[in-house]
Amino acid sequence: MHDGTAPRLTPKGMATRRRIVEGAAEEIRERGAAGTTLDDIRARTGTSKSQIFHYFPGGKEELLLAVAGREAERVLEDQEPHLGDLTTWAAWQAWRDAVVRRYEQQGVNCPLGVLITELGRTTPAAQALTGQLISQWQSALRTGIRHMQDSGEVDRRLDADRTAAALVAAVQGGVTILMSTGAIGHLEAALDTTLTLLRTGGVPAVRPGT
Amino acid sequence: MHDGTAPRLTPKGMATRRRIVEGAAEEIRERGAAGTTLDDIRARTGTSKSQIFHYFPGGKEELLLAVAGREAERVLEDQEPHLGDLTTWAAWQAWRDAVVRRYEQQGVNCPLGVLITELGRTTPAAQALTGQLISQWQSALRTGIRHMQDSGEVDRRLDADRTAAALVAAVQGGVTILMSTGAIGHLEAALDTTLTLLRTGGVPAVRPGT
DNA sequence: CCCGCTCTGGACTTGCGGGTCCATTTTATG
DNA sequence: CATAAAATGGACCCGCAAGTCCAGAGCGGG
Repeated sequence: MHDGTAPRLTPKGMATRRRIVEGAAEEIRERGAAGTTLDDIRARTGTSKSQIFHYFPGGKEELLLAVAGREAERVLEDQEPHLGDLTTWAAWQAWRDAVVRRYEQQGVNCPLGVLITELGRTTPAAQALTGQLISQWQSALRTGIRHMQDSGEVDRRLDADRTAAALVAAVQGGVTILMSTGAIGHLEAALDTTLTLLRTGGVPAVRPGT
Repeated sequence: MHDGTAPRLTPKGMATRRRIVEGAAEEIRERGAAGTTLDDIRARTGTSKSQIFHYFPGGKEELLLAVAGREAERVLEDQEPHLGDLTTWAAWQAWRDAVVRRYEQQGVNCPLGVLITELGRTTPAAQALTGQLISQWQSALRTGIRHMQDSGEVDRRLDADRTAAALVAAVQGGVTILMSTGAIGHLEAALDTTLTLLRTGGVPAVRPGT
């Protein structure tokens, strides 16, 4: 999918490459993408400039993209115990708690948020990546909602996809606010509010006009 | 609040200062804060380097802060016809439409979003600023909700503040997603979902545990 | 009309950070 | 063990952009 020019890597090479991506990810989580320099990464990972360019010929941009991809995976992985099995209210609650707890812990350091906001707007490749992540996420939630509808726990008239979209946006918004002000309340409020709608099956999540 | 070292400005000086802030704001909306250089601003506003530092001795950071302040005002101003008078469902709908329309128009270029995400995390001053904006915004919405409760249009048991927080987060999340993927659907879904909750008065917007 | 202020222009300095290069060491393979 | 390819170290280059400086223009009040 992404190369052909790449020299094939030895085990050692793969390890180093991994180290670089991981280290870069940590650095970025702390300092932001813009505030992170190749030299910071080099120092943290105990590598040299040439290694970075050896494994990422495209330079910083390519590296950031790799990091973004890794972080996108993590976002879904971290919720995975729950995300794949949203079939009961308890499961939904557990998922909600997991999300809140996770961001509560890491506070300001939202890995994906950083990439999404600082890098996502600029390059089309990164944009595609975030687009895919959001779509996967939304899809998992939608599946969960449909499940609940099938088992009669959620009103059938509810637009599952749209509600899933609202949930994703709620999390994203809550996290953005958390990142910029440190308040976790908005994330909780947004999540709980949307979940409440799910429970009460507030009639139509359907747009009026447009 | 912000100076004392400042030499008092003549009318001409104030005009120039304004020009710089406006120009910088436009530039940042297009290119992002990180991607905007003082020289870009200088060129666009037809000023010279020394002028920028004359009016903003603190350099780029001080200028960005001024821009952020200006944009924060704009955000509220733009919604003001509606935000101050959320006393009927029609008004809420009008507000919702105004928000969606506005971001639909400007697409990727969310002035405040750019500042919030690129600058808000770094400097404490900017963080305070965004915090204040969010709090004002939330407060206006809360007032609106209380109004609706008083007139019996919204369930009294609803936590007005919490729901207002959810609304702010919904907008923020929708806009963030809009900025990083170009999709407006999430903003609409998040807004409509939360507003639907308001209408149906989905019982308790209250946290279960924690 | 003159003194001092603000205002302006733009050349210059400086540091930082991305990217290049090449010499050297290590690893894979026959 | 020989050789090629990959892995590594680190010095170096270069451009960009923030910030400095000073010389001069314009204006305002006494």
